[in-house]
Amino acid sequence: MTDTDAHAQGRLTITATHRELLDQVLDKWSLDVLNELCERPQRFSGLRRAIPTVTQKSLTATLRRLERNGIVERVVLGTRPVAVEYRITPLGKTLRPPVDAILHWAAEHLPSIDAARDRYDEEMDGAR
Amino acid sequence: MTDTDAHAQGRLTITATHRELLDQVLDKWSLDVLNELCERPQRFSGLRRAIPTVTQKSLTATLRRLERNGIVERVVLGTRPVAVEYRITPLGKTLRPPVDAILHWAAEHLPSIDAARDRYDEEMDGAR
DNA sequence: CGGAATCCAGCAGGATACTG
DNA sequence: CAGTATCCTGCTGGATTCCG
Repeated sequence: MTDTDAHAQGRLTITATHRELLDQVLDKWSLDVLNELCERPQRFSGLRRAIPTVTQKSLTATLRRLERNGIVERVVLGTRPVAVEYRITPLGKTLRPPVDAILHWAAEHLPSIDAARDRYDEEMDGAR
Repeated sequence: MTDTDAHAQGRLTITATHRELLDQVLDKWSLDVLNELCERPQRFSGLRRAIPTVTQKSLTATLRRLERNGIVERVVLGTRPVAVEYRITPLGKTLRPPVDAILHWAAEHLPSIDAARDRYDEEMDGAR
């Protein structure tokens, strides 16, 4: 049972490993960080400014996770006034097309989904 | 071709609405449910059997969420021995290609990521 | 500047029991 | 069969404080 067999059947296999990976890469702040670093390397404080709603703790955790997975790279630039730069890695860049596809889907179908939500909420409202 | 094609592609904007939507659609169990229902319509108990690790509560919540977003459809078949069937909607089907892209990415780059993790963990171990 | 450490509230999600 | 209703707990993630 190879991966290609699964594809030939039209069947996706979602292992625990897959899910764990996606959880790490697609979590709340990873997309924003990825988004920023794809544009240009940035420092910690720069990322905080670019993503104002993230806390320092969450940003740190996100960067560590992405670094551990080889998605971003941490580069220490100076030692006196400590400067650290974060960069996207080649592996990180490969993540862009699929993520773009998802974001594009979200943007494209948002109206339909909003409509579906309104329908659903109204139904439930009338039923109660 | 060029290394600055990211700039040429323009900027992704990730709004809170986008994130909320992705959280609802890409959460822990949604992918598995979507996966099952893309193959064939199924009943509640069938889904539980197909996804053994999901609890009844989480499965219910997942189905409700997907139903509210117009991704799946809930069809009551009988009333005596109550039978309910869940089906993927046309809107739900549009979700497949981007999700496939992500899963494909995960499968393809899992080795590189595992290697990156090993490297990272070993570095941190040595630093201690 | 670039974090680490701590405390704490909220809630997602599991286990269990009951129902139409 | 297809859920609802509670109870309970671990983990996430915010706020705050401190450090090289």
